[in-house]
Amino acid sequence: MPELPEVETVVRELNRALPGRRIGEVEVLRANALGGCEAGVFRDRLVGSEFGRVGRRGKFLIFRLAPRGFLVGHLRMTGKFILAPKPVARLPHDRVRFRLDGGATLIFQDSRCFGTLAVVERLADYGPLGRLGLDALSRRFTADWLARALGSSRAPVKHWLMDQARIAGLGNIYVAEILFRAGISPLRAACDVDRAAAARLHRATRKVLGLAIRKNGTTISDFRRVDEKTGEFQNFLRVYGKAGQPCPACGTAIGRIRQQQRSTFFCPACQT
DNA sequence: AGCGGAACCTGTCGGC
DNA sequence: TGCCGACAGGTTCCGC
Repeated sequence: MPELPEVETVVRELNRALPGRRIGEVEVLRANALGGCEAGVFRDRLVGSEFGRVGRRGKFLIFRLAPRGFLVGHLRMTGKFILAPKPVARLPHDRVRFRLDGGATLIFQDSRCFGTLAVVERLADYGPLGRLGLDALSRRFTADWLARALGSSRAPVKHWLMDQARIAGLGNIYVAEILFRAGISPLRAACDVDRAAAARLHRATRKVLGLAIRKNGTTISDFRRVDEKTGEFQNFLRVYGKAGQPCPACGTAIGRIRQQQRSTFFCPACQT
């Protein structure tokens, strides 16, 4: 489910209420989210710690802990962090629940059980973060950087943009929207995106992500904010999920193909 | 380097 | 109504 805008939405909302809260109890209801860490060990590392600021790298959430360490989370397809101001009854998809001082509860819910949580001493210790490329909101992500980086690969540009080791944060929905706005076919080889097209791609990336964050992310079915409200960017999608509907720019029917075992939506006339 | 396929696990939806 | 397959916003691993 969540790509950069959804994770960013959750991070911003958590930062309004989480920093300064002490963890009183940790309930692990399903341990496979912990990546092999034993539930008791996970609990012991967290109980008594205090949450600091929450950050993000790509699609990972990073919770700073005091006096030390970090909780690193990934929502994968259906993960959610719900922050309930008062104690609430357990729900079927609750995986880990953190009871906080003051009575609030932070709940990690995940119907598909793909999401992950890990406690680390130093972020450098956590391999998955080290594999990430440039964050799509990083200041170093520029049109020049993009034009140069694209040139080294013959992979289809859609695949290239979704590779977290190159740019971190983009997924299937936003890549479709970005390529549409840039007028670039998802099938085009990355190295065939010239300087002018790379500039359009860069601009579209910043524009789509910025707008999606302002709209609190996209809810197709699962994504929820920390108060369980939906996002609103689904109302602004131009091609994702719109196979057969007229292209908003030219009226041609939006196409749907498969690339890397994922659905790709695009306008076969506008995107070349 | 890069692709296809499978795996991780569950829920939902459409067709018959 | 019920069963079955396809599909879902992500990542990783394996073989070619």
